Amino acid sequence: MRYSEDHKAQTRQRIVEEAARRFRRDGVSATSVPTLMKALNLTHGGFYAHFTSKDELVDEALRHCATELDAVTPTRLGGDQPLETFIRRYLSKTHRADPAKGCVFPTISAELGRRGQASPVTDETVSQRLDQISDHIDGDRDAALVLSAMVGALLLSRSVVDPQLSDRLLDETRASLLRLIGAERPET
Amino acid sequence: MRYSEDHKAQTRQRIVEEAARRFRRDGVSATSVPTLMKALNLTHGGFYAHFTSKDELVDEALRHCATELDAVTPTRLGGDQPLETFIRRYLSKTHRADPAKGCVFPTISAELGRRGQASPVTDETVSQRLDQISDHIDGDRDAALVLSAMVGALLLSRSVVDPQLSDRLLDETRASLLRLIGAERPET
DNA sequence: TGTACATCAGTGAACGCGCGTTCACTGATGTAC
DNA sequence: TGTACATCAGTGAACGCGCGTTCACTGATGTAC
Repeated sequence: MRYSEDHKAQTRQRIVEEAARRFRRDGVSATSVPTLMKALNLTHGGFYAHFTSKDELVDEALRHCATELDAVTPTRLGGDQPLETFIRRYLSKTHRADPAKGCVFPTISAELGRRGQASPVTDETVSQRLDQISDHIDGDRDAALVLSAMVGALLLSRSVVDPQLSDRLLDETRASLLRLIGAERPET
Repeated sequence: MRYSEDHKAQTRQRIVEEAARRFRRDGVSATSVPTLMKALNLTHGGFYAHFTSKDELVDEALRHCATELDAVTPTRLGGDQPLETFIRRYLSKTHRADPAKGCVFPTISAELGRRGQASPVTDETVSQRLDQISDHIDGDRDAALVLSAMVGALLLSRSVVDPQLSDRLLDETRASLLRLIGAERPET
């Protein structure tokens, strides 16, 4: 079957988006090509009309994660969004509940760090985030602390079983960070 | 072959220790039973004389990671060790370079968070770390921030390819944390 | 002390399974006439 | 406009592989006599 002009590009995009979701939700190695394609009502063989290997998809999906802007659980700072809002959204229960739509770092960084040579996507993204935070903070010395704390707190809050402990990690880290950047009202 | 009294217990211990190392270095799912046993000069079949399943080993190995005290890259606060020393060691290049001997959280938390029901080991360990940090800090409100930042910084510093960026994450986070807890001299 | 036997940690072939990838194929649509 | 043909995104059986696990087995040592 021959398809309309941009049909192939559309399918490729659907694969990338579904992969970006699943890599964050289930992990890269736990997401198989056959399962991924089945989720899109395609068969696994067709995958290789779009990508030469699963590794190529991993790169592309990471790129997608890095560039996507999600209004609900933003993974980067928008130009007009104050740092306080960013921190509140990043360390929210919404973000914790839905890794598939959230920041890549807490979900697949460990896995990427182990790959032979990681894609430079991670480096770029980390640098960007640091710069964005620096721009919104006084003295800019604490950018790495802010980023690390957000990533660590989200990771730990998802690893823990007890909901109270999970909430505590999120709430205390958020409160400390807001205090640190000098945000006033400590509301939830 | 029949072996001396505690031979079996010793072998079991060797398996647990090697697994604890490899789970942190390579990840849980990337560590196979056959490979693990081969590393100990044993065959895979013998594994099931010690454990009923790989999952049982995962539990045991996590317990091992949680209780072990490592002088080089300590993952917990000793009674006499000041918080400053702990932070310096945790965010050191030595710790970054050797995940196999280091803290579990940056390496396999993401993987554990995805397992059906995670073992309660993680919860206990996180609680303990938080309490230990609280005991060594004024006001104790920042324990979650300190733990999260250490875990996040180590994770990110290992995920990144560029050595300069990796160092920056470690160094800046360390400096910020030491400033936060009121440690004087900002030496490396 | 010397012999016969029981034990059981460890062996290695074999199982069913899902993985990443290949490949001969199909068949609806776009193009040429 | 109608027909013949080329295209190529997607199909699904098949590949070799390593996984977690099972199981009949071996054989050095401890125990019984």
